[in-house]
Amino acid sequence: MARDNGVSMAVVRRLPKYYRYLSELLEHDVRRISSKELSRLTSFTASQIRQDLNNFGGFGQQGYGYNVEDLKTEIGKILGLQVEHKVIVIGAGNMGHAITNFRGFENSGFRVVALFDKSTEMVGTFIRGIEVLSIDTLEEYINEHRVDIGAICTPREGTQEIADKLISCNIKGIWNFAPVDLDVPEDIVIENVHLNESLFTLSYLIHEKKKAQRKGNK
Amino acid sequence: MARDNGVSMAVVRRLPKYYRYLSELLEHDVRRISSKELSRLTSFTASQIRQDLNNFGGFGQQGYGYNVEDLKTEIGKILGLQVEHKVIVIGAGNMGHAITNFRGFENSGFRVVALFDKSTEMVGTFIRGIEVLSIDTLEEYINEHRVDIGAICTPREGTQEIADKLISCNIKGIWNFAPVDLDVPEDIVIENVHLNESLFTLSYLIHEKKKAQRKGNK
DNA sequence: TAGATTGTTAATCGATTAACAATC
DNA sequence: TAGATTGTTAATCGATTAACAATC
Repeated sequence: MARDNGVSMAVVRRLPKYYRYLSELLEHDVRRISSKELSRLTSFTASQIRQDLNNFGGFGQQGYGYNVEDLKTEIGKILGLQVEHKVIVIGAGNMGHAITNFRGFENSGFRVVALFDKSTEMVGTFIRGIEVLSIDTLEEYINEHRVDIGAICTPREGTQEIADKLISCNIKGIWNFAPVDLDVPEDIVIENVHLNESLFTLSYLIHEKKKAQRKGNK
Repeated sequence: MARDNGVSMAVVRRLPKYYRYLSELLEHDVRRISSKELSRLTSFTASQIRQDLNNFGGFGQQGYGYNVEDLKTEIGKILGLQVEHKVIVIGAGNMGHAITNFRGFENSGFRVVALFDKSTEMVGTFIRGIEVLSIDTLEEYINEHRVDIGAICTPREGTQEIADKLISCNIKGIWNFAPVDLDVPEDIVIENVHLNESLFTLSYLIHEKKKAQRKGNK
């Protein structure tokens, strides 16, 4: 997974966690934090935290640490959270509902602007005040409105076709919840949430632990 | 993230993907596959695939490759999918609904046996034929029934308290959807699905790509 | 000034890739 | 047997950790 600029994906995937803890600190009116304290919260090492942040600039101050508010703002900028993201949700089933109501969109500039479904029963209903539109009007909609992100919440069948439509309409990013690896051109960003893989990993770890405990009891 | 036995988490997290592709191959009546072909499907290198599998045993045959059905069975065993997992869902909101109806449970031995919610309006309703019980009866339920996995689908507030209850009742694993890092003892396995982190990573990548394209156009 | 903590270089560790002998 | 492909060792690459000079 090569990155365009020099920053590795390992670093990038830690940024949201920094952002989350900085937000919480700010909520509790904490003004400054050292890499050592952040280490305790995040369980990344202090050294790693300083390395990570210095990929993007020197946000700290020797002898003091980091200003929580400033650092949060900076990481927010790095994550692209200063601009609004318009999101459409494809598939108005259970997962589509959950994503449409996703609390994490709040206060981060994400906004669900439309939902799509192929079921004639769903079309015309409202979720969180947003009307469910027919999947047949997907391309028409994107071409007439700005859309940044498409969240695919459909069953695995036909997922690639939907992705292809999104791509043809120049969507920028796809948040994919279907258990499929989508084939997308280089300039489209795709982020998978493969719940089955997460669940199976959990299952693996449970059984590993059980085995280890049996061994330990001998 | 140290593992008990020698297998690294990097390897473990690739296993479900192997399992998924082997299942698909089997559905299409493909009998054998080489590491080279699996590489094309998964986009892991053939060398990596052979290394990964050999952490658990020599499942292949020189000059032939791997038997799809056998390999699927073996990886299923490694993932612990040969035994049934009883799952309870805590939080009967949108995400709780989505998880209860999660298709990935099917054919993998996972079964949602109960749902819990604190809202008196939800309690007594049915989701997929499963009654929503009061959160107050959570411990009572677990002590009277076997439960393997607790899926936490509540808002972030109070998540740790729910985890503590699950732990006190000797649950084995927690599938956590709340944007919180739970504090759990060593013998409990926790798997987080942090959608906010996934979303923010997507946002980062979109903006990186945009920047790279601006640069390219100069 | 003395103490604290960053930014950054160097050392270590772990994961991935390459290569090839073994063997079906 | 010849060809294919694994299992496995060695080489490379990348990420994490340690150390410390710079400096607030």
